[in-house]
Amino acid sequence: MHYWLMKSEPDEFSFEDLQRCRREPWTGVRNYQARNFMRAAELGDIVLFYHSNCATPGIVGLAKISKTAFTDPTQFDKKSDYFDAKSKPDNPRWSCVEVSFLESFPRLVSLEECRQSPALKSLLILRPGNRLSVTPVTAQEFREIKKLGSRK
DNA sequence: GCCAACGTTGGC
DNA sequence: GCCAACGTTGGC
Repeated sequence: MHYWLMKSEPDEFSFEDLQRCRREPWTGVRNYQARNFMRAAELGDIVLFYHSNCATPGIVGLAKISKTAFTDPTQFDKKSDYFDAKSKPDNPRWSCVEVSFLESFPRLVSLEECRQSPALKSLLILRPGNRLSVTPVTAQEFREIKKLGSRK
């Protein structure tokens, strides 16, 4: 069992969007490290859903991995923003996973709040310049974030 | 909109 | 294989 933090810009795809459609293929990741994390994800792994590039960035709720890594079809779609001419169908470069809605936090756990919490000191998204859209989270970090998100 | 911190690209 | 130039991410 692993825990992952996945970023999404709410203008592109928000947690509310996931709540509405219940499940979504996590396509468009074009970074090798993030791709490798997705390939390591297992069925039932917990996903912390993070809103980036918005007024108050932070973790808004939980999802789970409902389908392990498979070929990201957008890399072969010429009309897609994520089209990759260098990726060959017989050796695809990019993978995606499917994530499913689990639960919405009663309150947002903001990035600022994570920074304040001693228990979250080592959280990868707090590292300067971290731009990975998929990062691993430890069980301890997960418990702390869940606690913060459940607090009234 | 600014800009720091990256990752990627491509010439050599 | 080095590294400068460039593009992107994402907080602020």
